[in-house]
Amino acid sequence: MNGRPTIKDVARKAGLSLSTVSLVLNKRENVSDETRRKVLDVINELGYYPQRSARGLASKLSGNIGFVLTDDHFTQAEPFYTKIFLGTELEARKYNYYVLLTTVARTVKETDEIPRFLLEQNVDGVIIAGRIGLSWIEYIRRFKLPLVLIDYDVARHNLSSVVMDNRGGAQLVVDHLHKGGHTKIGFVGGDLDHPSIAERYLSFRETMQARGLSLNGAWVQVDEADTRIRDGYEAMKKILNSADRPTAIFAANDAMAIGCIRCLKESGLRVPYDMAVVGFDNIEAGLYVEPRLTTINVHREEMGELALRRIMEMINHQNNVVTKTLAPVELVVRESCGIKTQEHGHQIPHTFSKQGGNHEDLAHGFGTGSRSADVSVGSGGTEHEPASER
Amino acid sequence: MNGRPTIKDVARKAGLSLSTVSLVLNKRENVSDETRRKVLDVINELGYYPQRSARGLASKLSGNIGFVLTDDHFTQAEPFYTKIFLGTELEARKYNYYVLLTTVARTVKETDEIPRFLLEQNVDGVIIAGRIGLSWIEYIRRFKLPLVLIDYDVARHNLSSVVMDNRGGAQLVVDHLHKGGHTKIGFVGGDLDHPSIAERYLSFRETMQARGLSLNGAWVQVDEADTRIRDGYEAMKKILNSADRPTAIFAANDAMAIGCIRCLKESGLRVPYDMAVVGFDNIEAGLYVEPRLTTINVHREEMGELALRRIMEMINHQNNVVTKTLAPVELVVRESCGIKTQEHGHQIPHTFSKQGGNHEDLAHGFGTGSRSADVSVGSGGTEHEPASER
DNA sequence: TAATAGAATCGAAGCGTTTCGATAATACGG
DNA sequence: CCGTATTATCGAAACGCTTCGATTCTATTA
Repeated sequence: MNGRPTIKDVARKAGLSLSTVSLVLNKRENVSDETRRKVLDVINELGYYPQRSARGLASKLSGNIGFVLTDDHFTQAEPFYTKIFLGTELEARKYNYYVLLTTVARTVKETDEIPRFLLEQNVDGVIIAGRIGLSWIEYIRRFKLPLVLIDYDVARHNLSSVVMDNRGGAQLVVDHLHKGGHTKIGFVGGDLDHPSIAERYLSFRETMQARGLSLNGAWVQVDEADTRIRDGYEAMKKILNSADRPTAIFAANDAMAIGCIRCLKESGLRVPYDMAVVGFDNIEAGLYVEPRLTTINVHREEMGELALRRIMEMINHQNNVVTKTLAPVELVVRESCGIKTQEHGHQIPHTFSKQGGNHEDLAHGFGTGSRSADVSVGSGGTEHEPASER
Repeated sequence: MNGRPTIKDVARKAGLSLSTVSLVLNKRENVSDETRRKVLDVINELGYYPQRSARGLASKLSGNIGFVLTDDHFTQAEPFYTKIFLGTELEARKYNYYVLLTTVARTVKETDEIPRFLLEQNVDGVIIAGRIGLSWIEYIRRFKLPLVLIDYDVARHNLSSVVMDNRGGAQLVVDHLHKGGHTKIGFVGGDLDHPSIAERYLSFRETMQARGLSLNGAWVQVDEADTRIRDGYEAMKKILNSADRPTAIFAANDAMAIGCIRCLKESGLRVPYDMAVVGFDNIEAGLYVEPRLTTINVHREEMGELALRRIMEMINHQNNVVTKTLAPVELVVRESCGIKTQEHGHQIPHTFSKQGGNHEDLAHGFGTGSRSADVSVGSGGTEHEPASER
């Protein structure tokens, strides 16, 4: 009786057997309401809480999910994966699961760098977030655990994944610019190696064509080395060199969009008056650029949630159908696109939700809507505030 | 024999008893070298790995450490706590421990928001990082688990903590400015509520006096509402209003330093020529300000490491002496202080290590030194790069 | 050489659950 | 009113490890 009470104490005090108490704990059926109540009362009275390791041992389930991130992803300034993790963690609580976060180098090297939770059978499923070495994916697959990727996907591996609705986002951008009167739209893609960038690019092309807008080869730059500010800057330069110029630029991510803006300013062009610019990702830096960046917001936390739910499905129902889940995106209108309000004269917030799932299969948990309150829109708070004292 | 091998399989194959194998696993003494070798061979051959929950159940230790963070701390753009967590996680691996990261609201509210790992006896110790509601600290204390605070401290609670060497850092700043020829040094502190800010302030005063430099009340502004950019801006304004002006400003954190610079620029003053500015914390934004900020770098990951080691000590040796551990800091010289090189004509890197522990008790793990390679110093890479495509 | 101490190994109990097959209690249809 | 199906509860084994006290073996000492 010293230390915390155990299930045995509960059983004794309730005048029932261990197994019955266990049935109540696990919310199994075939327990009379009366018994259930009695057990719950005793549990409350004693302050009993089942012990993790004992459960794990008996049930063959650890109650943990492994969350794998490359270290560079985790420590980058933009808290993108941090938010995804948070979404996963919050959702995991509902299932009474823990999330074991571990970081790895980009590619598998030494044996002792392998996430121990795999070796110790300490997780019931694994989530991998972000671009990671294929060797890792292959390695982890061998453990035959439920596995879900977030914000990454490898076509030839047949894995479930949660990705943002890149195609939908690109469509939103083109349509917004189009409705704002632009017909000559350029694209800055950096390099197309990253699956998300490629998708945005393809959808850009498709949407342009679908809207009857012509593509000018000189306005589409997808040959840079990377997808950073510098690459956007260089790509913009090339576009400015073309004889005819577009009136708007869709950059495949915010970093490159910032590079575009920088280049335009240096060239003495005014954004958005001489050239409109729209990005993708809604990173913080987009708020500090002048003019502030119109972009596509991604529901980061929701991505983490969706992945966790998917994993739980796989764990509980052995549901191993491969799914691609699209996380919703939305347009965030700021000043860099030069399009003040919606054509109908709508007010703030200038956000349009785009429901994905245009060709992929079922999209779980879409449109909770409430989250859009998080999104910074239009007006207010111009000051740059990187961090107060912690 | 299906599924993973267990300790039983190892014992059988090695022709030894369970207990002997267990002794080897736990690196206990009183095992002959021959036996040890044989066991290890079999383990290797079978690919055996002890199972977590079974261990936990038998040993009464979960093998987990709880890491508590308030949600705002975790998701802020500056990856300060993220890095601390990473340090903890990496160090935990050495002890074969897992770190369970959970976030909480600033103050305790609903019961079901309590970190489950406490209730489920799923951690052997707890680390709390950053400023957090006292109610949380009090609540967690009741579980009688080893507890360490990082980057926060509450004098009246007698708790072990790991904090950066605020006093040492402030001293470095004053000395650097002094050696650079400044004698009229102002201080911008925002408000002194935060323990770290208060320490920096006190140490600033002490060092000034120790160096025989006089303090001018008009140059010391510690009455703002917060410690953000805006507060630095306002404080700077007041200082500029004084009849006599200082030639250098020490802002108690980088955010306020940035505010100071902004104000100075707007007033038509040039930094560092008309006024030198130095900050504290080495946040990323300090690299993107013009001129780039001279500041005090804090070894974030090391703070996490130190805390984990301390916790492990407490777990293993029941060593419950209360300790305050100081994490080392170093001066990072960039352009905002206007002091090009060290007086001896030293070259890059412009970093001076300051060993803390000036009055606090033992400081664990100081001066590993290797980490200073992480620190951005002096030259190179001017471009602002918030985030490439992930 | 007998007595003793120490080192190496072993057996068995125990950790706190879940789960499966058995049993007891209740309801139902004919 | 009895046999059967269904529901509620129970007992005991099992999960994979640690640990403690007991046992065996070897070396040391008087």
